[in-house]
Amino acid sequence: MEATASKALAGSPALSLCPNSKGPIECAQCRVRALSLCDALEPDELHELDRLSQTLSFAARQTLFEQDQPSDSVYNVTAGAVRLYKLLPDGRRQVVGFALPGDFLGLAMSERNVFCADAITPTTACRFSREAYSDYLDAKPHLLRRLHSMASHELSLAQDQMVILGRRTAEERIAAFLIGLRNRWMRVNGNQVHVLLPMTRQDIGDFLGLTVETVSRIMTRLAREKCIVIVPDGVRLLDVARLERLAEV
Amino acid sequence: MEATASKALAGSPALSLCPNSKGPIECAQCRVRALSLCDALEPDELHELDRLSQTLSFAARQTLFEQDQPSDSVYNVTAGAVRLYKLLPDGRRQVVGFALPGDFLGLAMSERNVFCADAITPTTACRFSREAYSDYLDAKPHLLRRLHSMASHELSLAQDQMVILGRRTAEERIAAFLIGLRNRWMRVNGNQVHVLLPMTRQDIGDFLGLTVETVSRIMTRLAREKCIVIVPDGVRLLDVARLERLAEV
DNA sequence: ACCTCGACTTGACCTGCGTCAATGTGAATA
DNA sequence: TATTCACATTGACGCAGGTCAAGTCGAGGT
Repeated sequence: MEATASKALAGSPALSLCPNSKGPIECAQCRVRALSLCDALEPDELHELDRLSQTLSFAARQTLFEQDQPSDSVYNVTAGAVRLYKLLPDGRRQVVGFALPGDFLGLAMSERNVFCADAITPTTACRFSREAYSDYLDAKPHLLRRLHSMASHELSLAQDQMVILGRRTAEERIAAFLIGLRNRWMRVNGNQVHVLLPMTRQDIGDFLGLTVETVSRIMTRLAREKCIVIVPDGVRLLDVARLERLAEV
Repeated sequence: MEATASKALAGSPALSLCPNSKGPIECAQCRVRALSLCDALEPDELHELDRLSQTLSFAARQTLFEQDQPSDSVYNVTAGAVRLYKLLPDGRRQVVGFALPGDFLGLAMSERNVFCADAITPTTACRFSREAYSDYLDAKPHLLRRLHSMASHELSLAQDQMVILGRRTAEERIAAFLIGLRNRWMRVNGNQVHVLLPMTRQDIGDFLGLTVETVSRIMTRLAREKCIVIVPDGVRLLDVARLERLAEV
């Protein structure tokens, strides 16, 4: 992992503000981060946490961390997209999630990473040393509470994914994926029918327990049926209602 | 939910001791509970937590709680077995886990239950009101930390299950299930090749994303190949090495 | 302009597991 | 002892989605 590292400077704090922000919680990314952890913090606490962090840049396909390696950091993704996956000895891969701007990595606080993480597109992230972060948490019980509620939410999402993988058809999986991704981008960019897909079809397949070919076929079919339009960097949703019916809990 | 309820009495504390125990942490169940939460507690804290709890008994197939209902309790299973599952509108079911003696339910601390829970065999559990439990946690940051680490562990297990559901064959799923269950019973009863299966084949199928028929066929085949022996209440493992190879991470 | 390479699509074929249906089995009840 | 009912097993058959193979397309690189 050879990412560009730069200590965050006062005036461009890693958590409270983003580099192109004109004030507190102004840009889309910060709005998301505010949703996840920062709204549990006072301004001076943000400043303090900030001093623990450094901003890193990763090129596409560059590794943030690998499975089973000792885990010494916590990351907050601020731009780009990251895929999180587990590998079987024979090469089969299961993507367990995608991290988008605002998402945290390493919430588990376990000794070793339980999955690999690498950048899909050029990505920037704030890194905190686990030790400093952990010490800081010890002093702030309300943060720990927030952290726990975030982990619980992740657990709930993982269980939803178990339903998708165990009990849904290929078409339902794709629909659920598109709707879920739309909802996540909405928190970043507001309501929109234009869903960006930074990940490859292979990534989507490995997330949904399908092959590339099946993902491609189903998406082509949905497009043929005027349900979506496939565009270079993603998908435009035409018939959201139909997709939601397919993805129905 | 009409379970037999009885306020826990001093002398038969819900968490630190089990009814048939002759001293602290003596019986198997307590050993497990000690592993999960209680080892983070001082004796007087245990006693205090105890006053917040009541012991409940559930008959087989009785409901502990239902999906989407407001969640007002936390449970600690002390005997029996509980299945946790989500339902799709059309009746398809995904079992997201089984709770055995020592396991906690409701760690998520979310407003509403995200899955259903009902007893497979006659079950006893300690119930804590969420409010009292939550207040108690506020006063004990180290407990919150423990809780968070338990939730993280659950998340990790859920991700392992995602790999099983997304990328493994029926035979590998069954092998992983049997090995996983053996490891859990080992923490209760010590090393053993006799794996109890309190749940039905249907439950196993709904957990592994398979049909009853497939579960039955694969288990019959494993038995024919001298890998396991099917006994009335479970399975005896003959060729653990082979199962572990099949279940390999 | 040409080449390369990785991502994507599409078609033909195959198979693991689901579906449907029949039967066995043991525990509970009368 | 007979009856029932939930659970389990087994066989025959079909299909959703996997596998294999052959393109197409576009972004870099030279």
